[in-house]
Amino acid sequence: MKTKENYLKAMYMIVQEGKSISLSLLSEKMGVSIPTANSMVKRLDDMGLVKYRKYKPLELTPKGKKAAGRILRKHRIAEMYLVEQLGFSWEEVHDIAEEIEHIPSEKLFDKMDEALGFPETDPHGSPIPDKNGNMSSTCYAKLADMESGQTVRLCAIHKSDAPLLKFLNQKELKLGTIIKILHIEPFDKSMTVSYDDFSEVVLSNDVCVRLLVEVC
Amino acid sequence: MKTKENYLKAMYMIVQEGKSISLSLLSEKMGVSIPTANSMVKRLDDMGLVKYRKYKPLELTPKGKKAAGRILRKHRIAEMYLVEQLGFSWEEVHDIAEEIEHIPSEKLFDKMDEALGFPETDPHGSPIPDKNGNMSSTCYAKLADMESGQTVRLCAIHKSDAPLLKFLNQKELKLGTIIKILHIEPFDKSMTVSYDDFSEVVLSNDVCVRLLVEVC
DNA sequence: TTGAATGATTAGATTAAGCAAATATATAAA
DNA sequence: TTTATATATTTGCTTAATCTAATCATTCAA
Ligand SMILES: [Mn+2]
Ligand SMILES: [Mn+2]
Ligand SMILES: [Mn+2]
Ligand SMILES: [Mn+2]
Repeated sequence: MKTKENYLKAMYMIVQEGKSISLSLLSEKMGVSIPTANSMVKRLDDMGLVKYRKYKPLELTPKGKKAAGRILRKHRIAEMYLVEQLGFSWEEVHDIAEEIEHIPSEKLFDKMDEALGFPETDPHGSPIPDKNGNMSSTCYAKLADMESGQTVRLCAIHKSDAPLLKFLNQKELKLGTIIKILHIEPFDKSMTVSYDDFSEVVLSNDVCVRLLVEVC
Repeated sequence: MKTKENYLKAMYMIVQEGKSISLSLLSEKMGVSIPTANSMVKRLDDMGLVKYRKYKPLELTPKGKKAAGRILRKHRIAEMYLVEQLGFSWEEVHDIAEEIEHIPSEKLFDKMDEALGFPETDPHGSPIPDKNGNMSSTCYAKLADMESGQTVRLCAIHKSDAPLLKFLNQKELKLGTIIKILHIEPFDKSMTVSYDDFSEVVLSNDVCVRLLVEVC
C-alpha cells in the first residue's frame, strides 16, 4: 500500500499547486519512469482511486482525494510531532514523516495529535487536513508580491525543502517572525528587510517567492 | 528491506528461545510457506547475513545477528515510547512497533531513547539491545517454578501477546507487582497468590509459566 | 495542412516476495 | 536394512513495482 499512497499524495499535491496531473509530472515527482507511473495509475483506476482515460489528464476520484488527504494528515501530524515533542529541527522531519505516514494505525496519529493539542498546521505552516482528509485552503501572499514599507508576518514556507529551511535557520527566520520591508531593488527584485534583532537583511527573489506571509 | 529485517528478527528470536532455526519453524513464525522462507534465506546468505547449507540448521552470521539485534532495539524502544510517552496500553503496542522498527532513522530512535531516559527494558520486561545490537541476557525464573510461601516480583512477560496481557490487565497484574504464593494445587499446578489489594487470586499453570519473576 | 516535438502507450524484461505441487533427503522406527 | 515420516528443495507460476526501447497520439508552428 505504501507505494500507492505515495502516488496518491503526489497527485493530490500537484492539484494543490494548481497544475493538471500529467504522467510526466507525476513520474518526475515520484522519481520513476513514465511507463512505471502509467501502469500504476491504471491500477489505481481499477481500485477506484483515480480516473484514467488514455491521453487525458489524470484525476483523483473523491475516494482517491480522501485517501490522499488522510495520508497528508498523517504526514503533517508526524512532522509536527517530531519537531514539538522530539526536538527535531524543521528541515530534518520530512523524510522521517515520509515513512511514518504509512503506519496503518489511526490511534497512533490521534495520540500524537492530542499530545500536540490538535495543531492546525505542520512545522512549515502547511495546513493539516481533518480526519476525513479535507484540508482548509489557506491563501497567504508571497513576500515577493508585497510592497516596500509593508509589515508582514511569516506564516508558511512554500515547497519547503532542507536547503531552503537551513538557509532560513541561518538567517534566524522562523514562522511568526514579523518582517518589515525596507526596500525592493528593482533590478533583481531582491528585498531588504528587518526583523527581530536584524536591521538590514537582503533576501533574493528566489527566497521571497517561497515565504508566505500575512499583512499585519 | 522491511521483509528481510522481519526474517532476521524472527531468526534471532528463535535462537533466543534456545531452539535451532529450521525452515519449518521460521516459515511458521513468518506466516509464509516453507519454499518462500527457503528462497529468502538463500538471498540472506548471499548478503552475508545468514549461513545456509542444504539440509543443515540455519545460522545467523555475526553481521546478521547484529542487524537483527538493532531491529529488536528499535522495536522495543518504540514499544516503550508508545506506552510511556503516548499513553498506549502494553497490549496495543506490538503491532505498531512492528512497523516503526523499519524506519531507517537512527536519530529517531536516539531521540525516543533519550526522552525515555535510556530504559533497559520494553513494556513487557524484555531487555533492549544496545546500539550495536547486543542484548544482555536476563535470567528470570518462571513463577510456575516457585514454591509455596515464596514472595517474588513480577519482572517480565514471556511471549507477551495481547490476550495474555489483557488477562493480566483484568487481574491488575503489572510489572513490579510483588506476589506472594499462598498455595499450589498439586493436581493442575494452579497457584493461589496474593498481591496489592487482592488476597486470593488463582492463576492457572498456563499463566504461571509465562510470568517471569525474581525472588525478593 | 503537414511536420516536429512533446507526451503517452505498449511490449518485453527484471527483481522481490509470495504460492502450490512434485521431488528429494535425512532420520527415526520397524 | 528397509521403510515411513518429517523436513527441505526444486520447479514453475503469480503479482507488484520497476526499467528500456519502440511505437503511437496530440498539438502547435510553419
Ligand atoms: Mn513534509
Ligand atoms: Mn511516504
Ligand atoms: Mn513486541
Ligand atoms: Mn516489523
